[in-house]
Amino acid sequence: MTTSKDIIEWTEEQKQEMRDKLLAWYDKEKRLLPWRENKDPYRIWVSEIMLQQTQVVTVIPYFHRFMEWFPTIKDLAEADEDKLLKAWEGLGYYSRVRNMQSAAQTMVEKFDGQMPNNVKDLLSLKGIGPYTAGAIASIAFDLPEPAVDGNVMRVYSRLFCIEDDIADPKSRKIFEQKVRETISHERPGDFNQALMDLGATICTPTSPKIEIDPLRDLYEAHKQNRLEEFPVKKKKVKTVHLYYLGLSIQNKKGEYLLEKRLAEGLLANMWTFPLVEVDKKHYQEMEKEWLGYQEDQKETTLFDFVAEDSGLMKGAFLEALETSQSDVVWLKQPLGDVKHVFSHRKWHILLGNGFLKEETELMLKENQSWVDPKDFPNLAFPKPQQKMISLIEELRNK
DNA sequence: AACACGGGGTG
DNA sequence: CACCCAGTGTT
Repeated sequence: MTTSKDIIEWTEEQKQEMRDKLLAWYDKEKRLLPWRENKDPYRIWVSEIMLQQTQVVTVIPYFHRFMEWFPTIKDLAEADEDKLLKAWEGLGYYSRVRNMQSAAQTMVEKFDGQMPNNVKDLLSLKGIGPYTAGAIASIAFDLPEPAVDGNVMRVYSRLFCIEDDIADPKSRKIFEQKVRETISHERPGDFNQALMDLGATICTPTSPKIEIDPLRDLYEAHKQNRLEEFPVKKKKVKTVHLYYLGLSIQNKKGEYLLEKRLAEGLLANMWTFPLVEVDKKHYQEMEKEWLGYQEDQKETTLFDFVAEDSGLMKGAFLEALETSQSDVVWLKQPLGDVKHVFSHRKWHILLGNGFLKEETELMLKENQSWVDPKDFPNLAFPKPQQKMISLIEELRNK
């Protein structure tokens, strides 16, 4: 293990050479991005939160819409949560936008509705950690603060052969130290953004374009022919598999039964079709029956089919509707399956389609509603639920 | 220190 | 399909 003592030290001349080469490259190649049009701290903040774990091309349309919907910190502080989630729909890590609203409210209460202009106050805000505080401080306020993200760790680990595990939070300080030693005091914001652009486009994780890299002669890892050994990163944890039956249930008006998810945890407060968890064994049995059914494409309804066998899907429908009236739903057909990989788990969903026969005495749960599909665009659905909607629309178009 | 938290890309 | 990309908050 390399410790900070073992890491190569550059002379002042080498540091100056690195700054000059990096900034010259940035002046020529910098990407023209909407949040680079000016130094408005609010726009910088929004872009930096969106860019966490998310690529630039994905962020651009979200950024424009967000600034339209919430033009000021005050607008964000007062926004309706459903609209907030809709603004973030599909971006992932939805706590980011909830934390932003909390921070906006703090700014209205404590900072005169402005972004604070120093690292200490920035760090006191929800959702702003060491990286984002450094990014805002340097880009919006010209402070020579490090903003160490994955790109920066990749570039510096290759420059200095830093062998510390970048997944370990302890390592961040080593990289921050090296950035402090090298950062341009004249143009700290450009310096940090140049590092991130370089990591994103040239000094990439695989197949780095070393021949066109403005820092190509400075990488110690390259001198040692070990460029792609860096950065050092330990293995990620294995994903957990979860199995569900997904339920598309329509009433006579053509509305669908939807549920709002719990206020905490995965995909909090977002909308979903009812999901009933089943164990792997039952899921696989069901999947097998399902495929047999789809191959047949006979007159038989899934209701008949399931009723004769496990009754699992029917039971799930009854559970979702909180009723024991066994003839309340007529299961028309299977819609297909949806698979979705999260960072730490994988969902397997078999989606069934049912029609409600009687609805008068039916009690919905607190978090359930009948929703006209015309209103789907107004609700925030996570990706797996968007995939389910696609299956439903396929069926409607047949 | 370990885990929770989405979604996208490449080969 | 396997594999890569990773900041912040909570416990």
